[in-house]
Amino acid sequence: MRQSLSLFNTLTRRVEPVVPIAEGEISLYTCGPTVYNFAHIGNLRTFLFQDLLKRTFQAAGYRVRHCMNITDVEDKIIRDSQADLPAVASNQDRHSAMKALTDRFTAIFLEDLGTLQVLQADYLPKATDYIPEMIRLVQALEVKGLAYVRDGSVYYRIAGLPQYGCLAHLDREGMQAGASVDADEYERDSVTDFVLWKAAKPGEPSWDSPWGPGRPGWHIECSAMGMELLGPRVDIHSGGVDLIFPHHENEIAQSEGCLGHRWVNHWVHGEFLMVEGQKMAKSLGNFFTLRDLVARGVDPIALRYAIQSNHYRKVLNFSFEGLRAAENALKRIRAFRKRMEGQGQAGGGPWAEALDPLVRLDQARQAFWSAMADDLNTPEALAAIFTLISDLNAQDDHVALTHSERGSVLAFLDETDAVFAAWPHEAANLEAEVEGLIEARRAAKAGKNWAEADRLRDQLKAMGIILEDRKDGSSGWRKA
RNA sequence: GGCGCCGUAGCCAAGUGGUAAGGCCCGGGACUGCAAAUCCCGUAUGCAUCAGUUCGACUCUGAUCGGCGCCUCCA
Repeated sequence: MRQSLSLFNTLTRRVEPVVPIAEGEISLYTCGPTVYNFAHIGNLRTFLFQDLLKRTFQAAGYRVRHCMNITDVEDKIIRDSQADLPAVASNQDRHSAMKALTDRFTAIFLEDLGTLQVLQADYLPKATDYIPEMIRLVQALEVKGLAYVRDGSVYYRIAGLPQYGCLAHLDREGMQAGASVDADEYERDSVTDFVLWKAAKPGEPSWDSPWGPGRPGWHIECSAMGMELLGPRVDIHSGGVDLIFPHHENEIAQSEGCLGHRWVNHWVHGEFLMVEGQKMAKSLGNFFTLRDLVARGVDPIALRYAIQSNHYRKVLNFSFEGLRAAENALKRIRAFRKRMEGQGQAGGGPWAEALDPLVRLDQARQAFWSAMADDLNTPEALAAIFTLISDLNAQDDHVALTHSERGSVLAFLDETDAVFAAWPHEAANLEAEVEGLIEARRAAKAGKNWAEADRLRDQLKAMGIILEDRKDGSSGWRKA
């Protein structure tokens, strides 16, 4: 059973159903990182939002073909990687210096995503591996009269594309008012025209091209690699709100100028993140990378939860208080999962408010999916889970759920964890060790040897295990 | 100047023309060898302010105040 999902489309500024181009399959292009430094939590918010998007479609029954680019040639990369090279360095040396930097930060980036349980994309193309494709795209635009050459650089003539501005909802006059002249650029026909191919400047790594040595412009890689790997029509393309203009607007110009038809159906953008009410900035001392937070003892999954418990289209105010709230909320879900994985307590007898747990479960599942289907309304989806937890905890206190009912509840937790990736089933090998220590403590308690019982409890606590005694003398446990 | 967003309890945060989901924190109680977990009770006569439309608005309209984004590199 495939769930139909709707998303806010930046093109139309409306929440619209996502109708796959190919039955049951979603092609997804997400703008990836520029790899010259550690990703900060603002970057990470966007990647987490994209992961949620992808996981939601997967959990809803779609096959997702996901492409995320790695930008490994760009102004800042060149600046940082070439600084120590002599002016006479060869082009080959310049390329290896650049590659050394980008390889290092690509690896770090992917490691960070792994820490946050972000699923890896099916395609992770590096810009530098697609130079020929980019050159061909620029040539195609030239043939169509949409590009022109100036001093070895190639520019896009936006006057040739009527729909230019459709994504950012800008008209040309509005753009001219705010346009500033980049001292870096050569002469263009119009200040709003943008560069497709940059002629090489001294001290820069370059590639040969029909226009002489140079390097690709910023926007061209996404058009070239997106069309190459996902085809001429894409279901969803996403990124941070800051990419709407000019990056995505220019991508549309390049791709649609070349294809002659609509390229991407759904454009989806994630909002920014603030820190303690302020913009994140190194000068304010509120600039955090994942590694900064982990060094402070933050559970990466709590960060994941904190970010995903807010709606992706709202500015998120990151705070350590919020992180603590996230950790505690997660504890509640995980404790509930642990309880459902157990055998059930003795029970307090009949309960007037008792309702068939499977009915409650069904209500929760419906509420969860209708929230997620409505533009990824995660706060409401999580509320459905918490409501179920409260109801079933109360019920289980009175009349223990049956083994089969517990199994159904656990299936729902797995189903929702496939989306949120924050309350997985704990590994079995840890269980065996923990269960052994719990049995020893049970024996100590039976002999009223409280000191030994407490010692064992402390030992488990040191392992990150917290005990929960039950009425019948047995003990449950969960990770701290 | 142009385009757009936001303002709901101590904090975070859904929602909607019909009378305020959920989470965290906090207080009281139950349970427990002590804990932990869990349960029960309590915690916004009110959704920035002021007008208006309506039988009825937090939800629609207008204005005001406050915060923010884009138009330029940026997740």
